[in-house]
Order: sequence, then C-alpha cells, then structure tokens
Amino acid sequence: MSKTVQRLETKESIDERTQRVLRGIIEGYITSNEPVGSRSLSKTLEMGLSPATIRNIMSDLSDMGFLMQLHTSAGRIPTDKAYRFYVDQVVVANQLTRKLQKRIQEATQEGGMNQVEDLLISTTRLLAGLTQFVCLTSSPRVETSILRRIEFIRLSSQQILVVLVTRNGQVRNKIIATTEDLSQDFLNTVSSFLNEQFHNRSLHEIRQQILESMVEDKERYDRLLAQAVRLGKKAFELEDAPEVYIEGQHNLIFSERFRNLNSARGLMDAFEHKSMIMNLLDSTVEADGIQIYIGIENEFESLQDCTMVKAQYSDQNNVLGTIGVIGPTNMDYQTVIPVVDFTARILSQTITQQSSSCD
Amino acid sequence: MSKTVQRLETKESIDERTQRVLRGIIEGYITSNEPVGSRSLSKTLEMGLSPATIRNIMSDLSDMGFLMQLHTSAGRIPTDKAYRFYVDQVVVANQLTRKLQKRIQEATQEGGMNQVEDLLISTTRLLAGLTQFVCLTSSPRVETSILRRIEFIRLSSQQILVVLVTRNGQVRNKIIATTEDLSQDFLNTVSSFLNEQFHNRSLHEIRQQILESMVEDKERYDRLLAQAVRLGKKAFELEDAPEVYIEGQHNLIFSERFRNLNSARGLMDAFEHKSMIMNLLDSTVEADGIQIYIGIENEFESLQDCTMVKAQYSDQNNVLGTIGVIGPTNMDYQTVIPVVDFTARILSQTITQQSSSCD
DNA sequence: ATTAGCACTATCAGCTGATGAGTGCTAATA
DNA sequence: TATTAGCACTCATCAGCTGATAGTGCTAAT
Repeated sequence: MSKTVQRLETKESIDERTQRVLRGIIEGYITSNEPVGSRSLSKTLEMGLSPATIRNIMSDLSDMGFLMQLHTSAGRIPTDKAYRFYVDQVVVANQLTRKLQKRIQEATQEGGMNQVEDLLISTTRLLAGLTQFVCLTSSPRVETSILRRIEFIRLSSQQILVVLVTRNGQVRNKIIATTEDLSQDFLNTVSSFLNEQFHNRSLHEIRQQILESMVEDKERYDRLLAQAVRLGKKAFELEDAPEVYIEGQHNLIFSERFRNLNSARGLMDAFEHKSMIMNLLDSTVEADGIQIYIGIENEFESLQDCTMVKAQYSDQNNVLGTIGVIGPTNMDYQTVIPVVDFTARILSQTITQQSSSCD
Repeated sequence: MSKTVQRLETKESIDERTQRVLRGIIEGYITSNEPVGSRSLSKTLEMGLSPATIRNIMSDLSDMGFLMQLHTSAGRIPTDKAYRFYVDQVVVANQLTRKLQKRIQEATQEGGMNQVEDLLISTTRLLAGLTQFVCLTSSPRVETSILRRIEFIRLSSQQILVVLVTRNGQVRNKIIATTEDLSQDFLNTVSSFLNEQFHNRSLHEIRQQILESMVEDKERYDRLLAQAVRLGKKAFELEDAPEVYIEGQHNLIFSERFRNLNSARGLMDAFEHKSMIMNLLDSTVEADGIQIYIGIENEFESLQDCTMVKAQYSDQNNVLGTIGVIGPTNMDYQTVIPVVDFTARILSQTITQQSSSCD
C-alpha cells in the first residue's frame, strides 16, 4: 500500500524577487518543455538580473526543494512542490475565451443525446480533445440515483427484462430469470405498484426497504405484493459495475508532452482496471470545486509523474460523478484548470436541465 | 479513392524445392521477425543445400516477386504475395489445442452476460488477448434483426422511453418526445398492439410496413391505430449508429510485433471513425468462413502493412456481424486463423442458444 | 547443377573529440 | 552587503571513425 501524500504545502515565506524567478522557471518549462538555464531566464525575465545572480537564487530554490536538475549541467526544472506553489499562489483562474466557452457549450448540447451515457461519452471526448490529455469520467452511481420509473417486460416464460430509468436520465437494462411464468398484464401491475411505492426514492433506499419488507412476516402479503417484492429485489440487487469513460489514450503515446514520461505503459495498463480508476476519480476529499493532484500527491504509483485535474458534476441536488484529465506535471495550468472547471459546470447544467424536465 | 486490390494469386507453378525454401523463409521470418539469410536457412532447412545454392533460389524468388530486401546486405523477407501463397497453399487449418478451445469456450460462457453487448465486448477482448493484436467486432445490424418485444414507457408528459428487444437479445433504448400527453395504460395498449402485429418481423420489414400504412387513407384508423402507427414510426425510424467494439489497441503500441510498423498512429486515428471500421468489417465478398486480407490487399491505406483475419458470426438464420483481428503481415497464420475461426463459431453458437431460448 | 571462395556492402556497437549549455566558486565591484 | 564578471568544470549530444558481423552477387571449380 502506498502512503497517502497529502499536499505539498510550503510553510516558508519566499521573498518577492525569488518568487518571480521561480515563477519564471515554471512558466518557461511549461511553455518550452525544456530545462531552463540562468542565461536564458535572465533575458526573458526582464528584471535586470545577471545570470550569475539568478544562479544564486536558483541555488537557494534548489535548497528549498523547488527546483531540480536532471544532470549536472542541464538547466533546472520545477519539482512537484514548485507546481503546487504555482497552482496555489500564482494561478488565478483566468476566464476562458468566449470562443472556447461556446465550443464547449455547443458540444454538450449536440442533438440526439437523450441519454446521459451519450452525453458523458461525448463530453469526455471533448475534454480529451481540448486538452490533448487523457480524460476520465465516472458515471453517476446508480446506487444513489433516484428512481424515475421501473418496468418489467416479459421476454419469455423464463426471462423478464427489467428497465430502470433514473431521475437524471440513465437507463439500465437487466434480464432476470424466473421460474414462474408471469403474464405481461401481471408484470404491469407489479411495475405500477413499485413505481407508486418507490417514486422519487434513491435506489439505495429502495433496496433497504425491500430487504426490510422481506424480513417482515410473509404471511401478510397477497400474491401481488409478494411477487412485487421478489421481482423488486432481483431488479435492484445486482447493480452493474461502476462505469468509467476514458478518452484520449492515444495522446499518451503520440503527444509530445508525454514524451518524457517513462511509464506510459503502466498508465495504459492501469486504465484497463475500471474499478481502480473509479476509485481514483471518486476518492474526493474536498467538498467542492476543482481538485488538483500533482505528481507524488497522487496515491497511485503510475500516476506519480502526472498531474490530475478533476471536478465533480452534479444535478440540482447531488454530486453525480467526477470528470478529470491526466496530463504531464508541466501542463499549462492557467488554461487547463478553467477548461476542466467550465466543462464540469456545463455538464452539471445540462444534466440538471434533463432531469428537471421530467415532471 | 484507393483501388480495390483483389487477391495476389500466383499463376506460375513453382517447383517443389523452391517452394520448400520459400516456406522456410516465411516461417523463419514469422518466428524470428528478422530477415532470414542464406546461411541460417541452410542450417534450419535440413535439405542438404549449401548457402550458395539457397542464394540462387532466393534470387529466383526475388525475381518472381516473393521476396525482398530492406537493404543490400540484409536477409530476405517475404512480400505480401508470399504470404498469400503461404496462406493459400501451405497453411492447413490445424486444430487448436484442447486447452485453448476450452479457454475460449469458458470465456464466452461467463456468467452475468445476459445481453449480447456484453458478450460481444468480452469476446472481442478475449480475442485481442489471445492474439496480442487489435480485435474488432461489428455488432448485429439492428436493421435486419427480428423484433422480440417493443414497449413504451411514459417518463413525463413529453417524454416516452422506447424499449426494443430483438430476437438475439439486443436491447435498445430510445427516448422520444411527444406533444400529446399519453397515459401508461394507453401506451401499454399500443405496445401490445404493435407486438402482436409485428411479432417475428425484422425491423426493416416493420419500418416498410409502417410507412405503407401511413400512406393509406388515414380516415380509416381509430385513435389507437393512428397513435400506434405514429409512435411505431418514431420508434423504428432512427436506428442508432452501427456499433463496433475495438479492443487491444495498446498492442499496436507495445507489442514487439508491431514495432516495424510505421503507421501505428494512422491506424489509431482510423479506429476513431467507427463507421469506417464498420464498413471495413462488413464489406464481405465471400459467403462463408474465414477471410484474410494481406497487406496491400486491404482497401484502406493505413492497413496496408497489416493483415486482417476475420470471420462472420450468425444465429441459426442470419449472418449477424463480423469479428476479426488486425496484426502484422508476418503473424503466425497457423494459429491465428484457427483461433479466429473457432472464436467466431463459439460466438455464433452462444448467440444462437440465447435467441432460441426465447419462446 | 552445385558449391567454394572472394570481393563487396550495409548495419551496428563502441569509441573519439569537439561543441555547447549550464553550473559553482571566487574575487572584484557598486 | 548584495551583485556581478570571470573562470574552471561537468555533462549530454553529435558527428565521424572504427572493427565486427552478416549478408549478398559473381565467378570459377567441381
């Protein structure tokens, strides 16, 4: 088990000039993706500092753990701690361009996406495309979603199809086996009973309640009720594996930005384990807003030379899931952060619209 | 548009000894993935031929277009024409090992896969894993599938969920909008009317018939019938995009065997265009059995240094779709061919079982 | 018809020295 | 006291060379 690294806070206060140098190095490395040296920095910084002075400052920053060198005579590159400083102290979530905002809005409002699944997939793909990173999205937990409708459809004497629609428009199908041959009419009665009984309850609550009902004296039930409870139990009990959508994996391989990353393979392999990813996304400490995990702040090992930027999305009441990107630690935080943030908001908005149009 | 290259047939007859040499080179290259030279071949071939003699034969084979060299003093490697010769004349579909057969059977019979989608996905993944190539599967065309059940579920005053179950167990959900508020009872009546009317008809036929009905004098219909036709039309008209499942893309990047392939990027990009892939899979000339497209025999350009091996799968009546792998031209045909073949058969078998268990 | 022998060629790994970007240290300077 | 110029040093990269290796084609001998 890997230890949870919390956050790389910096306690020391750094003087103004040193901060500007650090910031210069970070931004230089972000734009060029190459170690930055004292000479070039002295030019771009326009502070009237000679390379030698800058070297001294750099040396201090190295001592403080903000910079490191790949080898003796290469320039310096920022450490994870430096990025954390940068994100916390320097980056102010600047506005997205109108153009980009519009692009995101249009993409999510595309026609023909009446099901949440489609919306999530296309949003994930959008974000992967915009950032050129890998984008991950966890779908709403069926567990906590609220029932809109449940319906049973007789397929054959032994098979019944359960259709389960949640408040936010997720549709789940499941085929269950029965020993007894039940008529469609009877199934309709059961459905409407369950719909009435459990309207606007979360699937979790429903399951609880069904279990309680079963414990109570069975004798008291008539046939309808008994069957309703039995079918209901089957219908609600095995919820499918948590779903995760992953897009932009090819960026891992083909994007220049991931080049220095040694463990692309490890990441790819990790993405095969959906439940692990689900965990990664949904293990959320903070309540709200954007969350950023830089390098070793990531619990999961293959991720430790990447940064993950994620945000939750929700409908009017509840948090539904998380959408986020995984990119190199020297990503362009100034734009990635607002892009993820805005996308998550739009996603929330779209889903909220959909689920409020239901009655 | 690229021209369709049919097949690289060889008209010339090649004498026995030359054939054996050719075969030796092909198999050598398949196992080692390195150009094979006269000296090493002379040893492995055990025909008592000296390297010099073999060189002469090689020279002839080069002239005939079976061999080529990457540069002057490298060994020879087979051309696409050589592989075609090999597949047509040499490879006899040898039996799979019992062990492998069992593994495939078990994987497809795994529990919890009551829906065809799951079955297809897991089979695709299986085949990708077994071959270490990319595996593609086209899902059954909803178009030609046969209706098992259709059901309407009222979600709100403006929204109705259509659930459509086909004979072979595919479940499709679609939300349609209505202007009129229709009660669930009424929808049930419509469903059972449609189910009765169109039982065991293909979706294609049904659509036809509905359109015809609409042309006829509308006056003759009562309200039920009119609504049934209207809803039916909406339900059946927009069938979703053809679905393709792709697994094992990472093999393209990480497998040694794809190393020499320059256009991994191109292939990855191509896989994003699902409809193109669909075309690739379903454009089938021959009626039955395994189909193999070697190198430039592939219509699509990025595929032209790969070989595609595919087979159709079907239920008791109809061809449903295609499953296939894409690998390097020097794949191990002797085992890949029977693996794909067997998997397709098992897939057919499993689906047939499922759809016959319906009444 | 087959083969031994030989000249030729391309690739590859390993070594070389030159180059350049960058550092750390020290002494001079404002 | 803080800054800077100067200098020695380090390391990665690259071009150019090397010999070793594995292959070919051709020719003459068998």
